[in-house]
Amino acid sequence: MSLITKETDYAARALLFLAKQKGRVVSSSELDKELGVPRPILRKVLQRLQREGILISQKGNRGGFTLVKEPKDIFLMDLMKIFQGNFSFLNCFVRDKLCANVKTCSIRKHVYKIEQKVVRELKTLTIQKLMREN
Amino acid sequence: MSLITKETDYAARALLFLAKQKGRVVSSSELDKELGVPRPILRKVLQRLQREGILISQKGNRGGFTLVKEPKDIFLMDLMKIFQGNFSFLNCFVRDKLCANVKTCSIRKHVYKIEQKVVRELKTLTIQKLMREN
DNA sequence: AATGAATGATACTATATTAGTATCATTTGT
DNA sequence: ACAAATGATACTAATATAGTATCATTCATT
Ligand code: FES
Ligand code: FES
Repeated sequence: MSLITKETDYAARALLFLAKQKGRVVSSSELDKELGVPRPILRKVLQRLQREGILISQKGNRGGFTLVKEPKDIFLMDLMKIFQGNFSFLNCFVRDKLCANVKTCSIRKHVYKIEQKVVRELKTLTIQKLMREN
Repeated sequence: MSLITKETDYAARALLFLAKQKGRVVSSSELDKELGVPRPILRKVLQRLQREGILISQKGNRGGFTLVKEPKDIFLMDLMKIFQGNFSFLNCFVRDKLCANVKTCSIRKHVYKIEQKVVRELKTLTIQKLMREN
């Protein structure tokens, strides 16, 4: 079980690096060398970040990616949403109707409480924070 | 992404029910009706709980399962270990060597901190607690 | 204008995890 | 003897994650 999947992690790492470059255009091949992430998947991730408006891209020779959103405004939670979708810590009652009474199910209640705490923490984590406390 | 898988959830639900039966022998078919969990998988789960020493079983006609461990001594965390193995919130650096410097990787550090909080919470959750606060 | 280095879009394969099923031997109360 | 139960084990299916491949398009450089 993992909270952060590789794509999210790759994205965070790439953004961290880009944030340090202050607007320089960086190609995926440079990032590849820098991060050691398999190139094709790195490209996939970068393309997605571009579509999401976090990076802007420049096509053609000498092209690449630039960070366009402020590091302080990029939350790890956002990246997780993008690459992992909305998450819920508990699935049991979603697909089926297992909770005899969803409203009173204590497992659900407790796990949900933990989930909320995690979300709260994730919502404080920005790329900027990750940079600072490196 | 889910913190608690179905098997863990089924186990918790089964144990909750058994805890309320105070030592009565309950067959998997009764539990099946009670919980609405697919029978074969419920059996698998119960058998596992038996092997783990949480239940004892009685074979043969009128056989079934009885809770043998105290509800206050059964932690949700234990069930997760049994059915999900040890978990870690972050995989990136495990298989590969992506963290340029594992010791200083801030992503790792932060996620680990969150993970520890979750573990701490899970370690307070017992079947007894789940019963009480239903 | 040609070239090559880059991204965009998309579809595909592989691997791992989770979920669920099936089978048959063994036990035991009636 | 029989039916109702578990033990053990192996199997299939579904889903999620990870990674690859392809081809069209763009554009600085020459
Ligand atoms: S029974 Fe699974 S969450 Fe309520
Ligand atoms: S780079 Fe992924 S955890 Fe350090």
